[in-house]
Amino acid sequence: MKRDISIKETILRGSDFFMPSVSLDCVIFGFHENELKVLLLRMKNADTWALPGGFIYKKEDIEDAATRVLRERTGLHDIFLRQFHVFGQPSRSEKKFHSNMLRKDGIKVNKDNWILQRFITVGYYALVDFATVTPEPDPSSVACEWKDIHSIQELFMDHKHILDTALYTLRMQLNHVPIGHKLLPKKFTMPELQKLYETILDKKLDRRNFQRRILSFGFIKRLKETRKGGAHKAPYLYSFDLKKYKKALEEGLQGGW
Amino acid sequence: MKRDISIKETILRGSDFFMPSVSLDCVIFGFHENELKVLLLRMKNADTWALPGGFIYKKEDIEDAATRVLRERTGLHDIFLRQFHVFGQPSRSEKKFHSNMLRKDGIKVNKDNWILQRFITVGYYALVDFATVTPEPDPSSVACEWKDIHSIQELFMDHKHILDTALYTLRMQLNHVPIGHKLLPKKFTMPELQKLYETILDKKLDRRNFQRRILSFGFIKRLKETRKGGAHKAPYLYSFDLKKYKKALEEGLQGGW
DNA sequence: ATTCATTGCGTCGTTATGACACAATAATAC
DNA sequence: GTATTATTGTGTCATAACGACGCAATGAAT
Repeated sequence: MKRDISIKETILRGSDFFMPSVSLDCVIFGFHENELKVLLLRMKNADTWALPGGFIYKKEDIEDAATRVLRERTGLHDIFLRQFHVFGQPSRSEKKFHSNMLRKDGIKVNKDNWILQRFITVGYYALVDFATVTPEPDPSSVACEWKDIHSIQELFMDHKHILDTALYTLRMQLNHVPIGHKLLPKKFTMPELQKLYETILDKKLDRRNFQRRILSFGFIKRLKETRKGGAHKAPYLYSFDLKKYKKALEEGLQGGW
Repeated sequence: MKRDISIKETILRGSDFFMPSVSLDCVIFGFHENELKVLLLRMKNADTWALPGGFIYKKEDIEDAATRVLRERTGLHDIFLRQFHVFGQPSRSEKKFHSNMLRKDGIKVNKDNWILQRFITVGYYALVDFATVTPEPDPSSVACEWKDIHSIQELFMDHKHILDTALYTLRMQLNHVPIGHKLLPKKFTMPELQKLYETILDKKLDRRNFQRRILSFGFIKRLKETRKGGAHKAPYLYSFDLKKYKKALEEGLQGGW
């Protein structure tokens, strides 16, 4: 698979190797300091942040294209990835906006250039371990950073809407998706796991009832170590029994939060 | 919006008014005689059944396109419709297969005709009241019929996979989707509602516990009438309190089945 | 009038859930 | 080095929810 094609090349010759009218965007979730984060790109020549996205090669599976984009932005392989929605309103592709950006970039395009056509975009969300990610801007960006979910007001095009939909979907699929295993490091404490659930659900949970319920599922084992260093009593570390976790998620965790 | 464009016109000139490389397919669910049904088309010149589908006009919202396809096949307006997945494997568009079908149809196309390009398709599922539907074949079909979910072995292209995914999604979203209101007539009996759940879940439920749980939600009212005519004791008729039903679905019905 | 499958309306014991109490612990303040 | 303090580990208790099941009422068929 080709990589690192220049912007200019992409825009002028993209129609030779990319599917027309279809793109994809990724909402990459991470968890750090008790906050749910999303990986965003700071765009060149536009005063906004955007979701990492890309195009699909003519013979490439969309899923593979998403994996490729994820790998390029995070350096990670084997990412948990899920398609959640297609955004297809005609109004989402604004020609003027695009041509302006391209002009600032010093690229002249014809009125009928493929990039100015109407695009639909396939939304994917990913769950990654914050600590192991190396954010990497793409050729059309000047920065790639984690942003707190709550701090995000406005994004490029309809990306805020895409983000909101991703978050809504994540909440809906909470009992079928390995948030704990994918968003936390291998070893974690019970309060950390609880905070993760609280952050995603945007809701406080009772500490003791949470622990009872999580443990009753049977896919979390307590280790002999504790997490020293923090003030106050040192909490135990836990890890997932991946086999049992996977099986439980297939059926869906029972009960609501 | 244009309608009833001939097949030939669509294939030869389609690229003038349709989006390239994107189509949509609809899985239309109905419920009749205690069976979950899907509306299928019998294709001309191919010995298979297919899901109703279509293309998207260049300035048409995909959602509107799906509504249009639904209206054309069922005669219904105001259909419950939900996008559930995009199918984007390159292998799903098989050029040879298509050109063969077209040849039988007496239509000659260039090798680079838009219809022979790779297509991705957006899947929608719909819930409709069986009794009020008038199945209507499209120009490329010879029949449009309801088929029992369990009787479907093989379909056109990857449509069986699309159908299976729709059914899986419906099961996942069961507690958030108005299956009762959309799939049943306005007045229905408790056994009918139970059969609906049993059919979708493919699982027997206890009659008395089902009734207790459904009624505890509070969005179903018992009417003064009973359904006479069947053998044995005449069951009461019920109907939905739509306001309460909608509210309960937004939160999601609590508990599993 | 009798039969019989189905419906309406319950009971009962077990399990799950929400609310809360109290002791143990580890860093920090004194 | 001892006291302080916020946090963690563990458990209780009343209530609600759930699964399994009993039995009488009904209404078409015999």
